[in-house]
Amino acid sequence: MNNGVISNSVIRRLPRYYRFLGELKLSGVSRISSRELSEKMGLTASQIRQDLNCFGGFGQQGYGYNVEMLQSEIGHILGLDKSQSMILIGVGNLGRAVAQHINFESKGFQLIGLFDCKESLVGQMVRNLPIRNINTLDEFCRENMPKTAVLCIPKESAKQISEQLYKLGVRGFWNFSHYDLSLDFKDIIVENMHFGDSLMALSFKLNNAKNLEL
Amino acid sequence: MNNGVISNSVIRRLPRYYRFLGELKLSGVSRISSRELSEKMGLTASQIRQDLNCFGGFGQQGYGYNVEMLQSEIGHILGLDKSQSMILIGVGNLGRAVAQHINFESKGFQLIGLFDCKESLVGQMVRNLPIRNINTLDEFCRENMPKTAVLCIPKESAKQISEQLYKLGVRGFWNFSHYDLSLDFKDIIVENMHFGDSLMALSFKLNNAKNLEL
DNA sequence: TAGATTGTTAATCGATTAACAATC
DNA sequence: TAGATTGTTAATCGATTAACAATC
Repeated sequence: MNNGVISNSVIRRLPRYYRFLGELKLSGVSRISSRELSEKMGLTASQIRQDLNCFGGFGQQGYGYNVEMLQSEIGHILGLDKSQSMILIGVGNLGRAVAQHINFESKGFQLIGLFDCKESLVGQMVRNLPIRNINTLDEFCRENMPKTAVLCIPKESAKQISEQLYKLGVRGFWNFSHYDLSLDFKDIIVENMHFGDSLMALSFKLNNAKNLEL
Repeated sequence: MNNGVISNSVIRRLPRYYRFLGELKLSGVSRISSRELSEKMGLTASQIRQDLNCFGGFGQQGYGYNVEMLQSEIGHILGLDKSQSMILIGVGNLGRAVAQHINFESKGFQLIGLFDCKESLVGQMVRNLPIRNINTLDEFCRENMPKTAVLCIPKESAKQISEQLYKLGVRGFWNFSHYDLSLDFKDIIVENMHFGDSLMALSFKLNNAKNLEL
């Protein structure tokens, strides 16, 4: 049980296990061994068994793992059966796409509010939610008490907005802005989606790949 | 020089160095020591010096690092001064937002083509580029030889499209689809932007955070 | 020169892999 | 029971941190 602390490496693999098990379930596979799964996922069997045993023994010696049961256990570990309320700040190109594209419900969240500072957007409906004026944020949060927020705002406004949200009790941030929130507050949880960083990493890898026929 | 191989951990930190140095430059800072930078970024000074020394000695004993020079060196290491041609497949909500939102030029790429299978989108202009019919993909690629592609398509079509692109010579993928490309081909470079995985990781962290006032 | 800070080697820490006894 | 595969401990590997001599 690693003293209750789960390493970041393990956390990042959990959603992938969940996805692969879901596909196996769909294709009618009901049991799988760590070795078979490792081949499908490009990992070692050892690693899979180590990862799972951070949370308990879900398998059976001589048999392997029950696909449906294991997927549902991992879903539970990830908290996908929760429904934490979440608001989204910044309904530009990106924010709109995130609001429309993401299945929040199946990931443990519920999107309950959209905010933007641009008057022309206020009142528009996106995914059955009205875009609200950012100056109604305090009021909305005091009423609805969301604990998590998606930030789709430019990095210039990220510091100010995140401070405001922090004061309103928001502690979980899904951060699409190129600003490092985690440096300002210690007691928050941040997941970064840094498009630019990812594209730069792709550039680096392309430029440094050996035996890549380009 | 680590035998020429740069670890993934280092690669992921490079864009962040680049960003921080850019901000320092903007705020008029011309020199910085590894210790100062480490405090700003929440790293150790040791780590910064180790990372940089994978690529050479950019500092000066007793002085530190020249901000502008170091940023430009890292930009060069990342290949941001390149201009690799890139196409984008799937101009739905997400693809459109990516096309409009990302500054490809400053990240070492040039977006030269947009493709979708939906007739109603074909011909529309996005970012001064016409959306092309996916059935003209072969022709376009044979003419323009892009080596990289952004995939903003549902996972159902990811396997087929990636095989087609691979045959056309594409070897770098910026992958927004929930499909694991790297399992099908060995000699490609993939950067994944898995929204769902990230949101699930956020869910896990929120549900497992101790001393988080929620 | 003296002080500061790098580049680099050595020590530590953590994550992955291998091995195997337990057990279905 | 025999075969298979887990759960778990031990060994290895790699990444981070600490230390310090080199040097500006």
